[in-house]
Amino acid sequence: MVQDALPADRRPSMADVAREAGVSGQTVSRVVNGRVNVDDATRQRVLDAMHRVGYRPNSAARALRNGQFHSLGVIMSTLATVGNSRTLNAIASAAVPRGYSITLMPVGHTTQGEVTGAFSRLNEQLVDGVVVLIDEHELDHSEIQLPHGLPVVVIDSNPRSDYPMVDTDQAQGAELATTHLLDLGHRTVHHLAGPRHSYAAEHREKSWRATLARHGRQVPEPLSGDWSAESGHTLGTTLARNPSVTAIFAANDQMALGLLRALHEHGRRVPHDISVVGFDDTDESAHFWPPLTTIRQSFAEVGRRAVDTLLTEITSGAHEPTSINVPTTLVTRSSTAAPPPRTPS
Amino acid sequence: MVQDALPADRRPSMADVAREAGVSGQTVSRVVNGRVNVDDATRQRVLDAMHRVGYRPNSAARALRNGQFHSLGVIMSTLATVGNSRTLNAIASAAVPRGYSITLMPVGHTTQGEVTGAFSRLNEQLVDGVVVLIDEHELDHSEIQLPHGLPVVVIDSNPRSDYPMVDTDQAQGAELATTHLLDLGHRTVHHLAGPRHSYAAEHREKSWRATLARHGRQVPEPLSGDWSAESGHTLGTTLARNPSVTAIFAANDQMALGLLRALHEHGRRVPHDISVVGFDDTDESAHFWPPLTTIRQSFAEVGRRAVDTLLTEITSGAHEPTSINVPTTLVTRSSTAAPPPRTPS
DNA sequence: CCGCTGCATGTTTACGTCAACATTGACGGG
DNA sequence: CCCGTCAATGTTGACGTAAACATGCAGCGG
Repeated sequence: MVQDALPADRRPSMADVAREAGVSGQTVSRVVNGRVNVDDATRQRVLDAMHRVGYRPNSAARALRNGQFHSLGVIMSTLATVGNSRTLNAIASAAVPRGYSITLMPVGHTTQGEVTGAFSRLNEQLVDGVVVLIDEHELDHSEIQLPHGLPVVVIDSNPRSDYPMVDTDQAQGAELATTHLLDLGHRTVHHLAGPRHSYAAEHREKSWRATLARHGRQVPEPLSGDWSAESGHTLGTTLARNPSVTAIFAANDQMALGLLRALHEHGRRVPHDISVVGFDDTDESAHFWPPLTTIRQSFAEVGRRAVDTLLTEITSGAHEPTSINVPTTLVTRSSTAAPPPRTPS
Repeated sequence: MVQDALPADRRPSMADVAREAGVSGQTVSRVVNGRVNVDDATRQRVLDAMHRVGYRPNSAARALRNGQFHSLGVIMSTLATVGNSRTLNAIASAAVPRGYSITLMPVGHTTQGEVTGAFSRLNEQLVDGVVVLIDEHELDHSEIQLPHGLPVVVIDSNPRSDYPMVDTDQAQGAELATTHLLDLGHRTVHHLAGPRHSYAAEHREKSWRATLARHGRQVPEPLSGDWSAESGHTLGTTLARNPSVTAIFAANDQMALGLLRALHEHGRRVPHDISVVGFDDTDESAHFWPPLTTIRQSFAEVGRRAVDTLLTEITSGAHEPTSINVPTTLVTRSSTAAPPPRTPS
């Protein structure tokens, strides 16, 4: 009972379904794509045949035919930071209901060559557009060879970019954090900054600086970490040893965690002796000890807006470098309080 | 100076390069794919032409032609847990150097319909194989309609699966944790378990139970959380109120964090009054307060092995349901110690 | 009952790439 | 100087799909 002479490992194609159902390939195509103008009986016959032969559309052919992959590339440096991970999640959640899947394109070290390489691979790699999630200055002065005509949206990066941008309002968030501490009565606020090559870190630091200046406060030298709890701990140790410090704004929650540990190790009580504010509002930060007051940024909103922007670009063809800022909110928990009464010297 | 009559927005194809270089399309193809038997002068001419017209290969056509996408799908329920996020990262890091990119396919709630839906979308979505990263029992008793002939590897799931599996050795890890606490002198170990529908959670719990039994200890009723710090805190509150508890094994670090908070809130000192062991060895857990003793699992190794297995399956066509277990190690930090001396009643 | 309308369905073709096969011409041994 | 060899390059066709166009047929107004 030989079925046919086909190589057994070939996936069934439209032609196979058509033969099985006794119709033309075109009719199968119409059924698959839900076109009208197909008789109900025929449609059912085709559906049955599809099921019987185990047909699934070949999207390579489909993509070739109509020039669309229904997939978005996300080019990112690392999944290790909570922020990137949550943003990616948000992008995926926004893209999937719109019928797009996500293709990851991680780049190790952000040297110019690597990013460009990733882009060309991405361009080969079946995507209709790209979300750039690389928060690095390097992207800036490189003459990055973006594939011509590939829609791009940038999250959290180069302020002088020619591409549409979506970002959390870093400046507003940092101001919120700093003002909160000032309002509590602290004379000034120290800053545990993010890495120097990060735009997000730069914006947060600048805004912290500006807020202090606006209130006429002294601006202490910030310490730069790398977003990791480890760096927060190392740098936090320095801060913990400085008795004049009463308030610290950490550039993210992970560094705040390391900072809290350093503070505990040196017997500085939080918030009694020192207040700490983080940035991100990680799921975990409510359970730090003490629970962390922090700036909540809406990763979901950023992801959604980025996908929306990109999809508009893709479908309309237009690409005006718009710029969207998503505001943050202050989440007050137990790591901040009024400063201790001044010890009379 | 009209160049030609092409629609301006069409991406240049091989034919365009061929025309520009004055060769046939086939020669361009040979150059692109680095074949030998091309004269150096010709090769250079083609390379120049490619650059001039901004040519980039169309991988839809390429994929259609040779039936390979050079992309792996990852179907996962959520990116929110640290474990999933790190595993994904590991998979991506393993796949990229081998010339494969990663296509994400998140599924919201793991109802059977949803997973199947995701699979069919995945199959449409230009992948050569799939890594299943759904740690749910539902996958089990569903007659999941896996696309026929699509290579699959499962991470961390169904023990009676027909697919190759790669997983952290949950049992060995849980035994390590439990034994460590017992060796410290604790009479028994309480367990903050993961969700009931999770295989990983189930394995850890079973092994914890078995280890206690083997030592002839009483097995207290475990409490089930959902991997989140929040659930660790809620359940931890119950544990904190129970004065007989001296040692707790939490099924992951996030829950351990919530647990630590609950213990602090109730004035139970860690490790003086109560010892805590986690599972995962998150980057953060070294900075919990106190720094967490935990079981380190090698996400990188799991990801690498999964990709290797899948790639073997893809290239060889074979698919024996192999099973790989990646061992864990105990990382001793400051959250464990000998139990407090028994108070004479 | 003729011819027009419009729906259901079939046929052709192009999308971009690359393997298989075909062609061309240079070179060298006999 | 003829022919075989081999390197460089060209030509054809197929992958699976879907748009554009073609066909056939039922129903209906006049």
